[in-house]
Amino acid sequence: MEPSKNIPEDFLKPYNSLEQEAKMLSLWEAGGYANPDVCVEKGVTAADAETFSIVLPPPNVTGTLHMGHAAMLAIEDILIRYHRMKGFKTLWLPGTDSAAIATQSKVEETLYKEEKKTRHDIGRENLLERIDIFTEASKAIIIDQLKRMGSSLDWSRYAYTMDETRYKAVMTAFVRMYEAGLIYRGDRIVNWDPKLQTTVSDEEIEYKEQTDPFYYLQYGPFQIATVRPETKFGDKYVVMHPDDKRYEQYKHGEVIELEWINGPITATIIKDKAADREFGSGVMTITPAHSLIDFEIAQRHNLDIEPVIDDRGILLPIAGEFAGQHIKKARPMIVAKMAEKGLLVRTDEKYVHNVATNSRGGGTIEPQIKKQWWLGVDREFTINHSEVPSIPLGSKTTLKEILKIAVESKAIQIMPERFEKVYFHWAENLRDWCLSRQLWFGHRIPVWYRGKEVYCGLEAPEGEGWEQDRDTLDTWFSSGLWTFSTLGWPNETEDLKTYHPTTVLETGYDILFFWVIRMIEMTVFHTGQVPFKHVYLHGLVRDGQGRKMSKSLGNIINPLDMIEKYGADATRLSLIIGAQIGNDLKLSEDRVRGYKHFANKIWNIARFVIGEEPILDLIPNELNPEDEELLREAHRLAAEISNHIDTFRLDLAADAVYHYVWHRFADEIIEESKATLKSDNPTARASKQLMLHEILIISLKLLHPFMPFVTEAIWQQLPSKESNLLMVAKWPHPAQSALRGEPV
RNA sequence: GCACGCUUAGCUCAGUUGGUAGAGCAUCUCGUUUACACCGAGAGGGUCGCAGGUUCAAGUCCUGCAGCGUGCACCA
Repeated sequence: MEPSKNIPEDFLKPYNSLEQEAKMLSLWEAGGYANPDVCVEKGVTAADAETFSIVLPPPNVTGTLHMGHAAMLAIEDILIRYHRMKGFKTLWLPGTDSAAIATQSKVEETLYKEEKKTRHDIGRENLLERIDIFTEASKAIIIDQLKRMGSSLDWSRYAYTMDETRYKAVMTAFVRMYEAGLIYRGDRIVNWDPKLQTTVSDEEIEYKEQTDPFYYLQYGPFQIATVRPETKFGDKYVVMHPDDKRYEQYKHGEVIELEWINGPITATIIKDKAADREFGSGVMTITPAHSLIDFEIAQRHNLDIEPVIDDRGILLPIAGEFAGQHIKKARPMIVAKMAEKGLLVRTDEKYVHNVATNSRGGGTIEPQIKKQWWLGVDREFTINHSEVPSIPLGSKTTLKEILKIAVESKAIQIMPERFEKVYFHWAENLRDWCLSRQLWFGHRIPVWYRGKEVYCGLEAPEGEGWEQDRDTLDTWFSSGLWTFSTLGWPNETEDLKTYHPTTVLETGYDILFFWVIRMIEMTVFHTGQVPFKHVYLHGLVRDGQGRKMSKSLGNIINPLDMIEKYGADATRLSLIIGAQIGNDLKLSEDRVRGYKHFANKIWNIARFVIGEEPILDLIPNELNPEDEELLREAHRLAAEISNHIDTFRLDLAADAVYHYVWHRFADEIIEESKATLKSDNPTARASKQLMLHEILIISLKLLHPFMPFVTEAIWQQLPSKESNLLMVAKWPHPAQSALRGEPV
């Protein structure tokens, strides 16, 4: 094969992504342009340029990169690179999350496996030390993986949820919300995980279908049903709907005597609308200490609330002869005794119902009454700073109201729009948030006790005998502060003034409730600003058949494998094209392979264009009308791409460049110019050369946000270029090309 | 149960105010010419889930239904 005249030696074929990507990464790192300060310093960005900022949703320190991360990184990096090239002062701030529950249970698991010890055997200090070692080691892995996707993150601003600045932010936030009366301590029913021995927030609960026997029991004159006979010892209230005709003769507050598990008891009739007339006999007994609904009924009627089961699932003395036993073991024995006493009417062996479990790898939730710290979402406070429309400074408001107004007023736009409905529904039904966790790893609650005294502050109070609360904060509390804690809050830093509110929050729709809502309420309270102007919710990455990727199905596609085999550019594109905002994406290896071919195609287009022997002295100032029209077409495409990105339709933008570069530029424009290039008309040849060169430049720029590696690698081969790195070249604009003064 | 989403070529999906159905992959045929076989030229393939309605005109708007998916709520 005859080599083309002008092709640089290392412009090898085919395109070797592995080799080039490593080179480009070090080139970018040396350039330092991911840091907006460097861009301003080196004159790439105007000092007073408009800002564009994104804070990376921090991956779990102990995790490894999965396709969901890869999609997130691709989307955010496209937005970032595009705006940087457009001249915005652009910041993409990286970070990692300590993920308290997940991390602590992982370390505890290892501890038990390797040394047969529990955290109580080694103590708090010791466990935290081990967690530290563990997180430090795995932090490096995840950071390296983030980089390999081509993410142009500003590592000089890296934040970790447990580092000093963030710790201070969390403490300050807690104290301020406590002082405003929003954070309070109270005995309420919580979701208790007996396995991990901690409370769990409502959002972290996952309902799982389970089949259990369903027991119909004779409770005096009534028939009641239950899957959990072991909770029934304390049941001394019998509830029915006030309008239920069948039970008209029973009056609210009436007392009846009946024989129960451990002997005769006195039961009180309660009429409450919570009883469903359609279900079973329409009558139920309640266990207020171990059921949210029962607890609410008890509160409405001011009833006694007696615990039956302890933290570990052991029956309390109220269970009589069964006290001290674990509920699982006691259940069949209790049923047997009831049957013996004639209290068991019948059993439905295969009753399907939903059981609450801790989605963070914990056990089955047992509701318990506990003294915990809470964030009150309906508590009124006076807002001290506000830039949010419809929330005037100094007005009285609540966190719930803030959530509503922030989105209603369009200060925050949620995309896709349909999630706004979900958001409002959720925000309206929000309950107080249980903040305290009985974990050791996390931000410790800044409250100290001495006898009946309670002190909340940043530092331990003066004097002897104070003891700090032993609990830590729910990990989402610190996450809620993320857009501003990462910028240095509570200090009034330059970064905070420049980059907050952030422009876009990009994350999976599955954590809308966990995270997005908390960020909004906490950010408006603390800074008076919304945390972000746009919420971009991406879908789940599924396998080729639309199934969730999971270990048990063995259908996980590992992004790092894809990078090794097909390159990061191909991996990125496969996650963008066809992925409309908010919709799940079906990803197969074939897709990724297809885009690898595209990377190679771009490489070859460049070889062809650059390989042309330039007739330098003959390059005209003006192109042939025909070539000029082709250039104008490219600029129309640039405008179209910009428009798609500005409206967050990255899928359409990517598809449009892909189609143009391959099927218009390569298949038609280049093919049709071959004849002219071979001819001996120097003016026509020069015009073609210039046109091809210009279109190549435009194509590289348009492709760069989507496929940063190949495009940068080609840019490095250009004989002359406007900037050393394509990463900071100017986004196509007609005035900057050979096309001057002509309307596009 | 309530809410939301999806249903368009074999597969994955576009189709922005209604105006003659589109792309990529896959399939088949042909082809080595200034880059690229990780390529090029061409072809076949769709009653746009079903049933109504509005309209001169519906993949697009309205109503109902079905299948699939997701979220929320749940029954003691």
